[in-house]
Amino acid sequence: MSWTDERIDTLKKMWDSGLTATQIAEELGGVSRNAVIGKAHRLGLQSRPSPVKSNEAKAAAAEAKPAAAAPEPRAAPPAPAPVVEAKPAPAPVPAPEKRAPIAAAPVVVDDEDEDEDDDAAPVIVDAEPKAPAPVLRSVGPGGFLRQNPGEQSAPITPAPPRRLVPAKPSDAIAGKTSLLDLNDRICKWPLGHPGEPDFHFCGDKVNPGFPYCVAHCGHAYQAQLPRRDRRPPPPMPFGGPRVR
DNA sequence: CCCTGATTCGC
DNA sequence: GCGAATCAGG
Repeated sequence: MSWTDERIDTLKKMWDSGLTATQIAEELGGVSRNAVIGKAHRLGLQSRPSPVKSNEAKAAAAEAKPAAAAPEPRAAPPAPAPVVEAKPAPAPVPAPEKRAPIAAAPVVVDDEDEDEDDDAAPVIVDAEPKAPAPVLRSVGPGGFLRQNPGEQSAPITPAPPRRLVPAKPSDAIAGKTSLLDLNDRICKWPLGHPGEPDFHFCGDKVNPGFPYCVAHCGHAYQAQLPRRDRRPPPPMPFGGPRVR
């Protein structure tokens, strides 16, 4: 199997979406996770929280000036520590599916509605900011705690009215959220298959602390319920396994 | 042990 | 350029 443009595109998108190399390899098929990682690095997709990468930033800082002749254990690359901490860069996006980080809490699923229109928690909030009352939260379909509207953002944040999706390289995804639009604040739930012309991401505002909006968090993080009458089709990111 | 990503190095 | 082998942290 070779790295066609489409496969490379899929790799980029999935890698940027925070999926693991193993998952990407499965989706692509015909390649090992090592191949995926190797390719990702060759593409310059580096970064991403890695378990075995803790120094470099620390080493560079700690060894910035010590008098003794710098031993330089390893061949220092031309670019001395790209300083990746230029931005806040808060939550690394966890992989959806496979080991949901949320423990299956035995909660009552209050809304069985289909997604999309239930983003508002059934909690009424006063228009006036009174004394900090005990925080009331509703529990999402998956057992995750929803954020109340007041917690969604800083109370006094001017919230600059920025276009979420400025310009699109292609007409097919005009108005859609492409990979280029992904950031820490918008839902990364993929719609369609990578490589296809209309592939895009949800693009809604994320449920703070999660990579997805509230609606898609409900899909991504599902509590283990009695198998009784659970929806048969568990929606999966990237439209599920590609039918080949 | 399992998982992860990073790196090396022969091809 | 590719990816198996290897390394190393969680």
